[in-house]
Amino acid sequence: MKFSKATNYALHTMLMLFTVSPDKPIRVQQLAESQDVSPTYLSKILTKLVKAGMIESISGANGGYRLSSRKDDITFLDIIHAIEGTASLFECDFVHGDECSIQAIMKEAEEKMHGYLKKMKLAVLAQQHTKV
Amino acid sequence: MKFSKATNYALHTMLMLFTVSPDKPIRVQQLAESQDVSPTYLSKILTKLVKAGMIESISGANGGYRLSSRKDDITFLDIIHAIEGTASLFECDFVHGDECSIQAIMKEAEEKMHGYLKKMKLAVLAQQHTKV
DNA sequence: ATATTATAGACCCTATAAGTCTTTAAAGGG
DNA sequence: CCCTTTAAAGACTTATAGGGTCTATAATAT
Repeated sequence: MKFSKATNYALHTMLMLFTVSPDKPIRVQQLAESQDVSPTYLSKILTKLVKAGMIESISGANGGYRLSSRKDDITFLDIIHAIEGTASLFECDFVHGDECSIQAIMKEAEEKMHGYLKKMKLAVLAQQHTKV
Repeated sequence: MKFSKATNYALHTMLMLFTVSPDKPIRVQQLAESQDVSPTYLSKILTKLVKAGMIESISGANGGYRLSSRKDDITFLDIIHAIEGTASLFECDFVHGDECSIQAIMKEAEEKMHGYLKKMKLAVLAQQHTKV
């Protein structure tokens, strides 16, 4: 199992929006070029972030994508969930009597990861980036 | 991204070996039946656990699989790594100047999960099972 | 010797990731 | 009002990995 490439594109794009220009919209063309990915494919990914309310899109000339007003709250987990979905990483389909104790442990393990990713805000990372 | 079904089979099989019979070998046939999976497929999975030194296999009549001598040390992470491999869940292929800060965070997140899975021993879970 | 067990490896099928292409909708500037 | 520029939507294709079968081989007990 692996995080998808789409998640990597999404994270990098978000960081780019923060560092390059938090307010003025940036065209997908430009965002795509710096990651060496096709604009149409990246736009598909970014549409998910729009639907999740993390960025806004502006059509037409001088349009593009820009961070939404709640930008400072956006966490790594938010982005990952927007792209990968929110289903558990581990699902036991077997029919045991009670809840599967293995699944309980796996769920808890996933929670440890989530707990960390929930604390990691893009805004903070972006700040460290521009500072250096 | 998801943990594979194979990982679920592996974890359940290990737990079964602990609870049913830690010493006497059990045929893959029996292990497979209780999980409703084909014996040939399960054997492929179990061979990975053999190679990882977690269980032993005995060919021939009255053969099967049984726990290895280091059984009490086996953790969830050991089993997961044996089945899924040990590659990172997140790999950033881009060529930034220095190490990718996004990847650094993702790696750390994975570490949180690993840290927990490393503490979880099958033997302990099995004990709780038989106790109840 | 024979029956019983695991191992190996070739093979297949399916679902999902990854990506392309084309059309449509929205917005701005003249 | 027209034209250009931008994103959105959706159909489609391709690549990869998961999940699984099948058959032949090796090991072992009786």
